[in-house]
Amino acid sequence: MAMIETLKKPSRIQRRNRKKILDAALEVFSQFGFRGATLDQIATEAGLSKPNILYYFDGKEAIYHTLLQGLMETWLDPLRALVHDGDPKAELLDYVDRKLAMSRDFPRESRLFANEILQGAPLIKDALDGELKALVDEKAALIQQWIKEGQIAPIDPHHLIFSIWSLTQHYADFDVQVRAVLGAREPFAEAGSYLKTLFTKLLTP
Amino acid sequence: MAMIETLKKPSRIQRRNRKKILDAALEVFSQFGFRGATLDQIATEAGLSKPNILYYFDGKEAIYHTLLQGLMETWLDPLRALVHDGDPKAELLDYVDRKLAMSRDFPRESRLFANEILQGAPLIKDALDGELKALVDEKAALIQQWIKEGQIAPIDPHHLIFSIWSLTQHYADFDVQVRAVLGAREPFAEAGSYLKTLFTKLLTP
DNA sequence: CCACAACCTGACCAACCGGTCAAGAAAATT
DNA sequence: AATTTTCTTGACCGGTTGGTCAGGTTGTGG
Repeated sequence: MAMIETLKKPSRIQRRNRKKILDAALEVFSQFGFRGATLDQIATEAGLSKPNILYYFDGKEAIYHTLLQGLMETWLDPLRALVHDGDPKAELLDYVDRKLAMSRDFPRESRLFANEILQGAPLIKDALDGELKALVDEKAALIQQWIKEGQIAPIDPHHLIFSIWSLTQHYADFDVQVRAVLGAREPFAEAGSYLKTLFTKLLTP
Repeated sequence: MAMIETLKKPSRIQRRNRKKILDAALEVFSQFGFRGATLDQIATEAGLSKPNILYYFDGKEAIYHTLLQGLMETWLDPLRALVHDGDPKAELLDYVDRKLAMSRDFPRESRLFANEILQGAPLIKDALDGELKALVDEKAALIQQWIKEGQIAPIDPHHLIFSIWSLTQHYADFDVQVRAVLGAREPFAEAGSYLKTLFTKLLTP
């Protein structure tokens, strides 16, 4: 039996090696994109042989697919956590903080996502049109309500969300450029206070 | 003689075919990155045979290098145009406009650049550390002066520049995602007025 | 400690990769 | 028109790619 039945409970070895493979694949895919990455690279990075990797996954695309699918969930969690639960402005600033923290702590995930979108999102186009759009529309409606209530300044909710994504992920995706320009300065600490200022000014009515 | 002497003036055919190749390469490299792109793809896109492409360029890397070198110049032009020449706030808003227009009119160039940075900028690291940093530092000093004169609000100049890059290029690099979320709405027109609002609020003391 | 399943790998394969080359076709020069 | 230069390509090459497979090794439950 060449392939693992996902129905059965995975063994200890399976869990360990699948994790090793996915971690190695994240490293390689996030740097070179799907087409630029090779199984040999992933195998070396994972410390396993190439055939052994194909014992755990159906192929290169299956690894990439698994990685991206798992990523989509955790990537949208911060936005899901945006609810009507106190001060709207503080709520949105918290969302910015959470997203910036993700850029700082999971830059590879951010870059993998960026790579996929850059290439036209061949694998997650459906998720963008469906799941993502639905979630964003829902949160945009919430923001629109806050605006109507006069709790934050009147701005386009969709573009507000875009700007939060853009500004926070920039520090992960363009890390090399940011550090080249800043020299020895620490990007993320500065970005935190800068973005707080920016969004406070933007959201204050 | 296999290679073209750049010292001699290029013939009509040379100009036409080199342009065809660079245009095709821009299309392919911007979508798949350096490693993910193939010469066959570029050849097909250009409507030329693979050996013919290698008649005009020294190899895959030479095409990529030529493309990136030419891009760096035009990509920084809008920032170079940022000078002390009237109202600082209007000056900066104009810069935002110019950058957004570039994202709208040259999305492939933006994505090529993004791809290179994502992969750690292996080819233009030197340019980032040198030319780019110098230019940004110069303009940051200019912005700092405006702040000191009280003409714009006190914010970190470097991160201000980052946020302009980030917010404008996002609409080119993440075009698929933006359009998926917005549905039938036209991104760039909306982005124009949104960003004008954002930066006006940010820069007003 | 045995038997069976799970795990691992060296050797191999067809397809594709970037790049070469000799020789022909088209332009330009005379 | 002749000739030289520029341009173009089919056939080919060594290396790499994703993937297979038979058979060996390791772990595990009885």
